[in-house]
Amino acid sequence: MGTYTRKTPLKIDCPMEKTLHVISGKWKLALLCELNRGTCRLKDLEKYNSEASKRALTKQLSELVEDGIIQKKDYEVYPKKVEYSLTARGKELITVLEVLDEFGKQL
Amino acid sequence: MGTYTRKTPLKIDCPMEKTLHVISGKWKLALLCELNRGTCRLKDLEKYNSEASKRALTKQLSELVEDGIIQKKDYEVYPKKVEYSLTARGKELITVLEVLDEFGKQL
DNA sequence: CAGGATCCAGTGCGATACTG
DNA sequence: CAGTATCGCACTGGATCCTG
Repeated sequence: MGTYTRKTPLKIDCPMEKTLHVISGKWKLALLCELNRGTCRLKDLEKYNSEASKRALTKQLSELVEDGIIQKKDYEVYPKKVEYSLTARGKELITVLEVLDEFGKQL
Repeated sequence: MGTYTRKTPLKIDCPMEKTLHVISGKWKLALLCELNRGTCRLKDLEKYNSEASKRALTKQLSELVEDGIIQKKDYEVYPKKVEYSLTARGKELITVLEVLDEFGKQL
């Protein structure tokens, strides 16, 4: 982790390792929490995470898209307008994050 | 990241980020699963994770100890004998990992 | 046997500049 | 405005050696 991916995978392809991989990334939790409040454009996410580089945000957003956690809606206009939002699977992931949150409170 | 720690922390000190940090590390999930089956000595954990370096294992074990997830029992004999086992908090963490595991199955 | 010290490689991310 | 390319650093973990 960074998160983080095991180079030599476990013998049993491990589901919890997959989940961990999906949410590992410096800004992913923050991005997911913000998208859980509602659809966002990149510039909004940049504003909320003013310390993050654009490079990191776009990279992590594209990973989340690949993993089916969030989706893009490209309006194909100029200047560009693209909106990000949680998928159904992404909303399920939020409930998982709430479990992490509960546990984290006692740490 | 790898897991992994955010250098510039979130404004709100985020519990789920803490939990994620505690379980982020190349061998931590595997270690926790093995310790969940029962008390282990370092040499056993090395055997189960034959591809892991001793350095990585001891470092991650010590982090888990620091975070109150596992505990050491040092028999203070020679040659050394030290046993690792889950704490009460560690056992609670296992239930969290089961949630990650469930979610991971649909990925 | 437990585990620390040193050196090295891979990589995630920040800063910045650029394009359509 | 969204997204990419380049450069450079810092951090994690691997390999190896050494100690009590």
